[in-house]
Amino acid sequence: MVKTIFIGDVQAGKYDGQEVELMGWVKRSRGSNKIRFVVLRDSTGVIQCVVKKDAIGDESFEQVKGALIESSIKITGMINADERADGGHEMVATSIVIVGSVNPEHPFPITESAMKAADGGETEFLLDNRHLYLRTSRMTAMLQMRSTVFGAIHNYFRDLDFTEYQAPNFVAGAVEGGSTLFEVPYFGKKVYLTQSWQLYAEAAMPALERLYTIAPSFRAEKSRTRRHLTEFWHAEMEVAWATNDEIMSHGEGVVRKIAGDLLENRSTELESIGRDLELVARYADSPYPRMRYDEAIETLQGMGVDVEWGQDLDYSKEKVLTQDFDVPHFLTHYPKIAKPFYHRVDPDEDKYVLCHDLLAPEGYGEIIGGGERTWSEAELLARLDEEGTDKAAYQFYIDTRSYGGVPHGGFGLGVDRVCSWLTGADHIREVIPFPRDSRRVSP
RNA sequence: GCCGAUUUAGCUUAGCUGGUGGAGCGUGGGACUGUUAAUCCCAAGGUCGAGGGUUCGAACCCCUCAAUCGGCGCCA
Repeated sequence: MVKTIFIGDVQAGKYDGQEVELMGWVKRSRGSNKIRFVVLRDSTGVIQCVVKKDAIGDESFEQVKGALIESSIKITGMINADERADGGHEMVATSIVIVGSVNPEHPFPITESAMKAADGGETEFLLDNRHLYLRTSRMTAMLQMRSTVFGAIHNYFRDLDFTEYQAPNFVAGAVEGGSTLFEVPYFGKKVYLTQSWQLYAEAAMPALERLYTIAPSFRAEKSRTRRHLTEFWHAEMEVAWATNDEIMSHGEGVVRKIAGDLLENRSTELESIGRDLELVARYADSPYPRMRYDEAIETLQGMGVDVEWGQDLDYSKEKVLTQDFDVPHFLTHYPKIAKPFYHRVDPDEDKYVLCHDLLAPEGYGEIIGGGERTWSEAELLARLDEEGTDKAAYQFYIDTRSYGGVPHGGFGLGVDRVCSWLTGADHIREVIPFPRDSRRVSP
């Protein structure tokens, strides 16, 4: 039972005048006791199938009447262009087989009212029924666009001869300074779920020179915002011999490629969820300006925001700063005191580090964080001491500097955040099939 | 960790100053040969989140708890 005919191709006119068999799910069914209109959906679209009692017989007609929403069926018939049908084509059925029926005592729970209430967002009910919500047109479009985003990232790096490289998800220590690690029992010991691929990537940097990954990262932050997940997909890269500017160019390059690929391959899906294509086109075509931290602070102070030099910029300040941006902006050269030890101190002015954040417009916040790494052994040891960090936990990391350290750097990109921003989603949960946050781990 | 809000049928909701809970969708039955979220008629479906209190009487007022949602901090 290999399916070869898809509704999208039927609606494109590839099968006009031919008798074909379609396989799919009932999206809606209406009609009288002599004629029924079954709207069939598959992964590529929907088509109206006209089922006449005269043509298929009493028994089959009764079966069709009983095929509730989301019943799976195989339906055979003639394909015609017809103005009366949504999409411009319809099937006039000659036979129908119910493959998987739906029990009327437990009808498909995702109703029009449930969708309408969510209004593109999500309700508790839809989150509880996520496994069924996935098959709605909105979630289908989101998942298809998500796939395009992942593909764009792979293609960007592979086209530049980066090597895809995997790090362990069980780790012994933290990457970030914070205490946002998930603890996992491990044969009588405690280990943690990784927050980042970075430290292990730096270990492989002298071997591979240009490397990247797309992998889940885990953060035990009790954040309740539309930008946070506890399990998120992290696209990270590391490059030997690279400067902060070069790394930023890759960040800009990959994000613009993602926007471009979405525009090229998923414009139908973007429009179906109400996204303005001109915005996405601007993100694909425009250069992303670079602004130093000091300039951002001055700008904010000029706007009357209460902020002092040396503070990291939290979301409330990012939001004020980015509200007038029409494309993503890089923020560079943060104060050393605001960033962890692995950021390289600016040799020209040692109160800064050579790092960058990429801030998305429209209130979506930080989508990339990266920069040059502290690469000389002496500097790394000094920075760890300054922070009072226990060096024992980072011995393998220090070792990578002890044998031919070189300047290098990289960044981490929040893939779900990028999906959320580029699709214009109301919440990051909308772009991942089974979102995990501090309150929800099921379904 | 902090702040705010919500909880009534499978779903979405109305419910006034406390006086025996209404509707739409969905489901079941009926009518209808071109419907577009089809339409029309009928029916079933509710210990009003849980527990306690006030009261002659509580979905409504008070207390405790729970679940969920939104926001902040932190970050991608």
